[in-house]
Amino acid sequence: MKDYDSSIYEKMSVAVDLLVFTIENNRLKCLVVEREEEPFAGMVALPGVFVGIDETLEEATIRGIKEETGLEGIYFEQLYTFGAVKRDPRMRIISVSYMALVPFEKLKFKAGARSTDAFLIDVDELLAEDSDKKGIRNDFAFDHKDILTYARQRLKNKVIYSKVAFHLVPKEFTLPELQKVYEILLGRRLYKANFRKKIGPYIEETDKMTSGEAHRPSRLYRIQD
Amino acid sequence: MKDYDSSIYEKMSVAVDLLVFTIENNRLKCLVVEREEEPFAGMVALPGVFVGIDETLEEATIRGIKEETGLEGIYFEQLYTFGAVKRDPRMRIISVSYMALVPFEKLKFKAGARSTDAFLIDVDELLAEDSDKKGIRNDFAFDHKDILTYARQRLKNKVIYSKVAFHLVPKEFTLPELQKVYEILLGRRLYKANFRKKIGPYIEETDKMTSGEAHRPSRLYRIQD
DNA sequence: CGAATAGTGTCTATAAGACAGTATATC
DNA sequence: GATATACTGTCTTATAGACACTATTCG
Repeated sequence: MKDYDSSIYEKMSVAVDLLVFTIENNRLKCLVVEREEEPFAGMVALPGVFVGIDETLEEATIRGIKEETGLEGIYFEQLYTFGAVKRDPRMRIISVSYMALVPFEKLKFKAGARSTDAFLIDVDELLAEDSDKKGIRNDFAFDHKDILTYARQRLKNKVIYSKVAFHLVPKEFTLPELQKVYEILLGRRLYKANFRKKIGPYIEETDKMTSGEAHRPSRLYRIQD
Repeated sequence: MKDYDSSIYEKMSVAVDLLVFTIENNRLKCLVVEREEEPFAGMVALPGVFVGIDETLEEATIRGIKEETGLEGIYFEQLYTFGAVKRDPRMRIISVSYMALVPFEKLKFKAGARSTDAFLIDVDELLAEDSDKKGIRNDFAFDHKDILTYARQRLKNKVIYSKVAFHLVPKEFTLPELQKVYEILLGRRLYKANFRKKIGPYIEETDKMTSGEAHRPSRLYRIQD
């Protein structure tokens, strides 16, 4: 029991693993690193940090995001906690995963601001059934492919009933742009008239318009409140 | 970084805290214990176990449910991981919460099968704004009231789009009985005609009927597959 | 038969889905 | 004017909500 004989229970390391998602080039991308050390040297892994003894899970997440992207104040939420005994062959590590969403403009701006060689992978390409055969890089360290699969599903579910998609778009955005994000996360096309009806109550229009392209300009909107 | 200097990060205890829900007397109840030791001696707490170094989170959960209720094989799912630094004043403990659902008939049957003095509290009564003033027992140890609040909300959300409610009724159940569970979890009345339309595809009828009550008997159903 | 709850038919309101048309920029 | 994309109106279909009616047991 928790109260009486905690002494017989060995303590363990707790880490936060990060899934930093963005949309680049009309594709859902996730930030990963190539491992330099064993185990799984040379393989792809999610960035992660150990949780300090005087640090909350959220503080560790913020620190990890800062280290990895140079960014502060971006949206994140806890995903799931993975606790398989041998998920790290060296020692017992409990991994609390956090998913962060950032518009590509922000991420791009900070590229190179940090030391490690993080890069973006195409999530749906990689999770496709036949990604191995197509030569897509698919060599994940630890259980990180499972974590990515879980996160991808969560994103697909949440986009319908929440406003997560707004975190993948700049503060001011056009509706075709936002619709594209919804379509990418859902994996299917939407009708623009219906999309606008649905999204209408959550946005407010600005007086700005896009320009310079060889077609009708698009109005910029921002999130309501 | 996770890979290079893990040695500077102190390890910590990881516990699983359990929310065993059931419906008794047309009320949502949660299994709790009265703490015998400091800190928070005499206060109400969720049952919990430490996670062993060679034990997964799910194994610890199964063990905890067994210890606390005598039951095996009941439904549970991971809820959320709480990691505030001072949530336990003695030492750093990361708490992974799991929610279990069990029909009251099963729980009742095993009552007394275990050593501790666990009991059921009325969740909605306790979480009501004015529960203090009404003399409802409201003295939770640690952050366990937050965990309960979180679980209650999750249950309310999930009942709409999932089949969690089925885990709170026996294998064979009447539709009025199932509807009552939905109403309790949602906190509002439903129209029976509409409820039956919605639930219809997920159930199959048996040839059994209830009997002995001074009104029309009700057909027993079971979950499809 | 009265009381009590089980179960069904159907109308209405709202939201989702589909499609066709009009609008406005560049070249 | 040709092209390309932005934006709107409206019809259709599905689902949710509301209500009224019928059915069956016990005492």
